[in-house]
Amino acid sequence: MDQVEIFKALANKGRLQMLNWLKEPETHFPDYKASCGDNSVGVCVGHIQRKSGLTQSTVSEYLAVLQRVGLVNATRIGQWTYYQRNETAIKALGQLIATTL
Amino acid sequence: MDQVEIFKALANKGRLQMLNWLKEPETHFPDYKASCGDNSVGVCVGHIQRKSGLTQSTVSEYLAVLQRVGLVNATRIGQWTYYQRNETAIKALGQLIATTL
DNA sequence: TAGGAATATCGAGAAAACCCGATATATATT
DNA sequence: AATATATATCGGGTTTTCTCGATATTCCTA
Repeated sequence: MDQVEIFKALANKGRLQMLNWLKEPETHFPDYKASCGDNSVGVCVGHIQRKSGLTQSTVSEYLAVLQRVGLVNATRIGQWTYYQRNETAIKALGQLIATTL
Repeated sequence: MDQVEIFKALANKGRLQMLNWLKEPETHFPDYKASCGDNSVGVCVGHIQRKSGLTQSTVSEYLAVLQRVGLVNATRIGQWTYYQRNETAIKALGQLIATTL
C-alpha cells in the first residue's frame, strides 16, 4: 500500500464524493436496485455516473483509481460492474494516519 | 479545512517524509541544536533541506504547503523559521478519516 | 550601514492529473 | 449472428503540480 498513491486518489473532489456516496448507497441512490437483484454487491458505474454529472469515461477511470489503491472493491456481474467500499482498507488507513503519519 | 487540499498536501513523498522526520526530530536530526537554543520550537528549514536533498526553494515551498493546510506550525525566530508538527490537527485528521471518509 | 546568512518568492520547463469524446470490449437479448 | 447496453480504454487538450535556479526579503553582525 503506497501511502502517496492513496493520498493522490483521495486528493480529488469527485472521488471523495463517490467514496462518501458508497458509504450509504440507500441514502444517496434512493431508487437504486442492483440489476443483479442483490444490492450488497455495491452500486454500478452508471448510477454513480448519473449522480456525479461527470462523463462515463471519467467515472469509470475514477473508480478504477480508487480500486487500484484498494479503497473500493469491484464485482463484475453480467454487464455491470458494482463498486463498494473496502471498509477494512479504509479503517486501516484511518489507523495508519492516526499512528504513522 | 478543505479535505481535498489536505490530501493534496499529503500526496507527495517529500512532504510525507518531512512530516515523519518532524515526528521525532531528535532521531532524524541527531546533531540538531536549534540556533535559538530551544529545540521545542521545531526544526529550521536548512536542516530539513540538507536531509531531504531537495533544493532550498523546494523545501521552503513544501513546508509552506504543509502549513497552509494546518499540518505544521511555523515560528520565525531571528533569521530562522522553525517548523513543527501540529499534532492536534493531525490527530483531528485521523479522526476525520476514521469517521467521515 | 554594508555584508552575510536564512528563508521566501518568482519564473519557467517538465511531468502528471484532469476530464472529455471517441472507440473498443464484454455481456445479454432476439 | 446482429444488435443493444454497460463499462473500459485510448488519445489528447487543458490545467495543475513538481522542482529547479535566480532573485528578493528579512534579520543579524561587524
